[in-house]
Amino acid sequence: MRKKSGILEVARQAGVSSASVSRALSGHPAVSENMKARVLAAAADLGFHPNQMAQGLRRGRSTTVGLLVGDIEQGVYASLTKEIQAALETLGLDLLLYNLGHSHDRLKNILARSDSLQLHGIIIAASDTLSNDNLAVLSQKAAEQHFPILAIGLSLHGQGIPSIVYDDSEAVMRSVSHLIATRGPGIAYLGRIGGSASGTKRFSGYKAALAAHGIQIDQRLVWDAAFRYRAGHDSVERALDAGLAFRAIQAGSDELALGAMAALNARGLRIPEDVAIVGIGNIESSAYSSPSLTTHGAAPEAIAGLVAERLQKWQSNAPEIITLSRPFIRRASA
Amino acid sequence: MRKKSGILEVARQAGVSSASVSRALSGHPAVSENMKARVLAAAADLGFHPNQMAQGLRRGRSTTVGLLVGDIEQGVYASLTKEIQAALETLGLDLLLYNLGHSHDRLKNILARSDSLQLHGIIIAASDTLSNDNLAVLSQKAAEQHFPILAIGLSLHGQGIPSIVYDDSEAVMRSVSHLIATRGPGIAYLGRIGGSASGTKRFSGYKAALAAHGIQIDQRLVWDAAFRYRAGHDSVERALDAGLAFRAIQAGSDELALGAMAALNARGLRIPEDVAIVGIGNIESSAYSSPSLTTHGAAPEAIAGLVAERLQKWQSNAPEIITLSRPFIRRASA
DNA sequence: CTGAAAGCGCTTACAG
DNA sequence: CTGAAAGCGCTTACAG
Repeated sequence: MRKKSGILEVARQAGVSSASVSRALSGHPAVSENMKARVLAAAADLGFHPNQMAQGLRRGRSTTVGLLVGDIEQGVYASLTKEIQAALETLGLDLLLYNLGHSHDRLKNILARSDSLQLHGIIIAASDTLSNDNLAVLSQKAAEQHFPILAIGLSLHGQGIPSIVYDDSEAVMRSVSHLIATRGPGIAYLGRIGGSASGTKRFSGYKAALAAHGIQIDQRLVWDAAFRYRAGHDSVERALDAGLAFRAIQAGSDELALGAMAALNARGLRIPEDVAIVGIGNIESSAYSSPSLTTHGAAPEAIAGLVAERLQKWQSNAPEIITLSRPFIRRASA
Repeated sequence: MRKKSGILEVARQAGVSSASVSRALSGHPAVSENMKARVLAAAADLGFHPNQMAQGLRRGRSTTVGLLVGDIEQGVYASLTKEIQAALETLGLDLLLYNLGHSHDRLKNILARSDSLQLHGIIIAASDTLSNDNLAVLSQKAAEQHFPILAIGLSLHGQGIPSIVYDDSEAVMRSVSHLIATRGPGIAYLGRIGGSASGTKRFSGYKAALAAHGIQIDQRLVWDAAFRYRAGHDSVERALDAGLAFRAIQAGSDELALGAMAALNARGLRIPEDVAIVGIGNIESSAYSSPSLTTHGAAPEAIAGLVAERLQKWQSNAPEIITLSRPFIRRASA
């Protein structure tokens, strides 16, 4: 039942100086085998864990990485968070989670506090377009090089921040082309367009596919809606109430697609016979809807791996932009 | 373009001592209005934010609260995390997230590190039964009173830890009684039983309902399965393959229920005509399945509020146990 | 009400 | 390879 085993206790027990304890424990090269063994034994014996506040103060850097996610209740962010936490854990880093929830002020506050928290790094995973304010702060922080900043899902390449994004435009272009090929024209787009970085890209894929097939865009079939279930559901109801005809829907997220499916089912429309539907994200439940949802996959584990690498050797981080390809996952809905 | 504005810079700019800056900024009572105004002005001018590492070291306590969740990919944990993060933010606290993922070792490691992190508090939200090892560590830490520990979803009352739980046993008893009343016997139970604190309670509600109606338990209708979609899906497939007859399913989570529904739909069974089904948790998607899922609600926001209160006045925390009642949400599936 | 000074627990030049 | 000493940026008794 020790009380406050600090580095001094370990030093005393091992009969060495606190400097040596520090070096032995932190893997400093110039430490004799004998010294290392004695220190390790003493540390283990006392159940010593270095005080991270003290380490952080001295080193000018904590071991916590701030992860700013757009919306933890969305499946893709939950999966990403899980994988990133696991990856950080293997690096001995802790995850400070902030849910942005589409609030620019929140992001601003967090960025302001990042200095005082002595963050080890910041990962920003969001789909919303950021405000100019925040973009300016981010690019300044990136230039200062105090700690690595990484973007996921949106490109902050213009701010000098390494970014990992999906080929959303190409992915949607592929699936919409598939829909056109199998259903003809009358393909609706459902999803946030303005204000969303990824939304803009996805919608551009839709436009490109229509253009490639010589189809004119019908604005009544473009439903700009937020990312969650209700938005998908309500958009479809509204379209149906308006008497609009459509043979397929490309949704900007699986949640939107699933919400849309609920509305279609409720109106007695058959999927995919009457209306085919494609999502994006491959959230866990998309494989268990009725019918199962055709969608574009994600790669949270791969992203977590890339993040971990860049967190380790960040001094040499080029402001690269890595584009991941989304696998097209064909299931029953389209 | 300041470079390293610390408390000394602020003191210089305000023409006072660093001690006064500290007091003025931390709301110490014995500070003159004049002093406070000058310090605040200087601090704002320099964009000063106190170094949390230094504060933490000096105060012996950080501003980060560790939240240990069972599985962030499950909707109920994602919602809880979101609400708790928001509540902590209003208290000026940050959220350190750890995903337990049903690993006892992980919990053990985190608890071991909690001292070195100088955590402001620990919130453990999980359904798994904890190992004796971990229970012992938890009760020791609770006794030490270095920081508040709170349990959500499982009772650690026996370890002297204030706990917030749902009345799962009563809730399931109510819904299963409803199922028996409307469908007769042949009600299956689907969900983790052994190894899960909440699972055990839920199953006990099932047993109680059957007993109250004089129905003998049919072990073939008790499907012990993990909490996610696949488990629910596969359990139903197995039961159907085995030729088992059942008129309704009480699932231990919405994910299980939704997975089960997928299997029933795939086999052409109608819900609720052939098989009625009830979940637990009221995850967002449960309102958008086809048919929509009857379930038991949760109260993440209320829980976050209770947590925030107890984090603030924890010195007076009695090792209470707060039981929240789950609202029965009737939708189309039962 | 305010300031000088000690100290929280580490790490890291600096000597040796 | 090892140790003595300074110092990271705050807070808090202690005097006044």
